[in-house]
Amino acid sequence: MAAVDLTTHPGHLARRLQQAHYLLWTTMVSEEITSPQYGVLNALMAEPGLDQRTVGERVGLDRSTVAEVVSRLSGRGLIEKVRDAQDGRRYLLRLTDEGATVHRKLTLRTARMNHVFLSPLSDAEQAVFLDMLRRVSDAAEELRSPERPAVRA
Amino acid sequence: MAAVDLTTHPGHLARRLQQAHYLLWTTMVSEEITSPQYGVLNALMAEPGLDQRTVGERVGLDRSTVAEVVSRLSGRGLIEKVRDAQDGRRYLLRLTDEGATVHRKLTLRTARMNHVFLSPLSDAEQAVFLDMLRRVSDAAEELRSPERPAVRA
DNA sequence: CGAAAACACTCAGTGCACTGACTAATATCT
DNA sequence: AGATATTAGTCAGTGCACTGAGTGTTTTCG
Repeated sequence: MAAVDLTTHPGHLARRLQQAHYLLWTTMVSEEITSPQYGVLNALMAEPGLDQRTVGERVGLDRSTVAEVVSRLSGRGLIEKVRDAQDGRRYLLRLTDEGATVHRKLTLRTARMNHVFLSPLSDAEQAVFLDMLRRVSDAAEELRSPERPAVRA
Repeated sequence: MAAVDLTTHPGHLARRLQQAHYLLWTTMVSEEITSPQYGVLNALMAEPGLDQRTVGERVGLDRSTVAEVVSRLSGRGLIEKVRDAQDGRRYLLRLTDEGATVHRKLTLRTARMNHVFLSPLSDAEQAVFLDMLRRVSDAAEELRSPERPAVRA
């Protein structure tokens, strides 16, 4: 049995793509705030007062990872975390003023970074690329949670 | 400043793609051997006797990560690690018989998994998708190591 | 109402990934 | 040869990501 060419393996390429993105993020966006952390800030900018579970749903992080990311962000004073008076299981999260400021600044830099990241592709290709990324990820995700028959078609 | 739609951000999609792949890998390929570990086994199947640095180059892992992955694989008896007599800085790595057996078994399962993973795309789209993944990753990688002028064209 | 189920979150354990500092060995350059 | 560079690998520290077990709260149901 011979060895295989990893560059034909989507999983290997997915990992490399993420590493490539990490590299660009740390050089062009921020060394302190990571991309998942920005995702959480962004989710709370869109919908203040979300609980951790829902933030995870929005950003694509599992419960444990959300907890870690949230703890770092609240440790830096970028978000605040209060028990829900209505439902004592939940913590409600929202941005602090500083968190909102950081989000605004990073949003600009992120846009520039995305531009560079995708620059090897033409505009038409970029649209196709993002669409394919979504389709493949969504399909695999549905294997986990067999969502209602996915009537969407 | 409003919030942004993360599904238009390649970095966010890259992370989701990798998570999707991880999910499929653990369910369809192996729970013990991870995808990066398989990458190392595969590199050593192709080129027995590589040192850690070169393995990292082939698989896309930095020196520290290679060290960890190698230590797990040799702990499981799948690879062996000997000091290079010619160059005392290097460790030379090669598969054990069991390592070769595991590689063979996982190669079959990985092929099936890749098929499922890419199934949301048509055959033509799959080729385009892999090509785009390579182009974007390669371009970002070159920002790190400004390789000789990249004469390849 | 009270037991059982569901839910939100935490915690411990494993693994990948990067950086920066360090050790040891080889190569290079007077 | 001897000082200096470079190189291979290690180690400590940080952060994402998943699982499985455990705690406490709310909901559901008999």
